[in-house]
Amino acid sequence: MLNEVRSGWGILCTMTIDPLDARLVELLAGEPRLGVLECSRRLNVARGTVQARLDRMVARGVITGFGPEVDPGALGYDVTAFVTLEIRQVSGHEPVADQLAAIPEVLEVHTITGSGDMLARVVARSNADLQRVIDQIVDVRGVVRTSSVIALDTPVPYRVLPLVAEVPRQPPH
Amino acid sequence: MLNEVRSGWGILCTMTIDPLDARLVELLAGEPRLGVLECSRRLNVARGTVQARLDRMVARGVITGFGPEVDPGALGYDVTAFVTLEIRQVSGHEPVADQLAAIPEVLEVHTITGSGDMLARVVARSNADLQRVIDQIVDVRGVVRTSSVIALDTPVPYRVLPLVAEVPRQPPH
DNA sequence: GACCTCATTGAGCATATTGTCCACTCATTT
DNA sequence: AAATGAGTGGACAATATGCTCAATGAGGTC
Repeated sequence: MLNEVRSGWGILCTMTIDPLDARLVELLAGEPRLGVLECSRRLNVARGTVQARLDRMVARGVITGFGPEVDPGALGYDVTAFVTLEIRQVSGHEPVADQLAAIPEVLEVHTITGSGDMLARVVARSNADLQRVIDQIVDVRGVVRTSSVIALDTPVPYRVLPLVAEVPRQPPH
Repeated sequence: MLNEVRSGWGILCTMTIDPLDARLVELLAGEPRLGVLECSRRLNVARGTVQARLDRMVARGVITGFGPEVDPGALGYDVTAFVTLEIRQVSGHEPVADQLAAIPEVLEVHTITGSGDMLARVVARSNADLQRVIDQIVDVRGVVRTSSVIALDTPVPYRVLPLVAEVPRQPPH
């Protein structure tokens, strides 16, 4: 139905987003609880177009959700740390990841290049509380050693908008 | 107006969220474009209550937004890397952070414990493209050296829900 | 006990939005 | 020339929203 797209860049290829998509995402990022109708007015397009673009981006996985973004800091979790895990090679990543996923304070886990390592982003209520969380991580079967760095400040909070603004200017290569 | 709250845990303190707030966040996380009225039906509370809870959480900064979550991967940025920056002590963090913020592929920057270091999360279209991004980072004035690890897989994608579910069970200490 | 504050409820009302049709245009593809 | 798909503009009923109001109940204070 909407697997491949020809409008826009001419060449038939796996399209990402076009300038209108980008404007729509930017608009919604700025005032997220805008309705479809209001968006169409701001962008000077028909309501159905906005509807279609949104549906398409969701279907394609460009937009993964509209969920409420919760700030762990406001919940009392003021400490953020990045924990590098050295794991036992034999056991594989999955069982370790599964156990890490069971710890609420573990917000994110990546497997990374290097000697069987993983990188986890964790939060805690305080530095003392961080020790508790790290202890839980060390207790995970398969974890050999951990080393953590604490995030003191976050001069650039997570964002995707600059990327969204950039993409439509760089037609798929 | 709603600076301090006494309902719930009895003790007067900086409250975070209560079980109803948590249920509301979970509900919206699951089906984000639900309306207020629909939420009130699902949670068996009055519409005004949902309205009030949402407003309160937004006002308190617990909910920082409802923006569309964009997947860099779907935009063609399949490579994620964590870059540790060693920066020149003299210049300070801010000018470096400002320049990093100007690079769209830099999604996030933290200052971390250690010898004047920063940690940046970057994405790129390919490993070759990552080189281009890292070159841009190295070119930033004040950056002495970088070392990067590539995220091969993400067994636990970023999430906050487990935390949200946990908080109301653990009254502020 | 009397009083007060505040979250919550349930109701009502005018307005705005949604979901879903339709016919039409336009550019591109075949 | 015909077909395709995106976009438009309009219409419709059904629904949701913002807003107000009075009443209730729980928790505090005096």
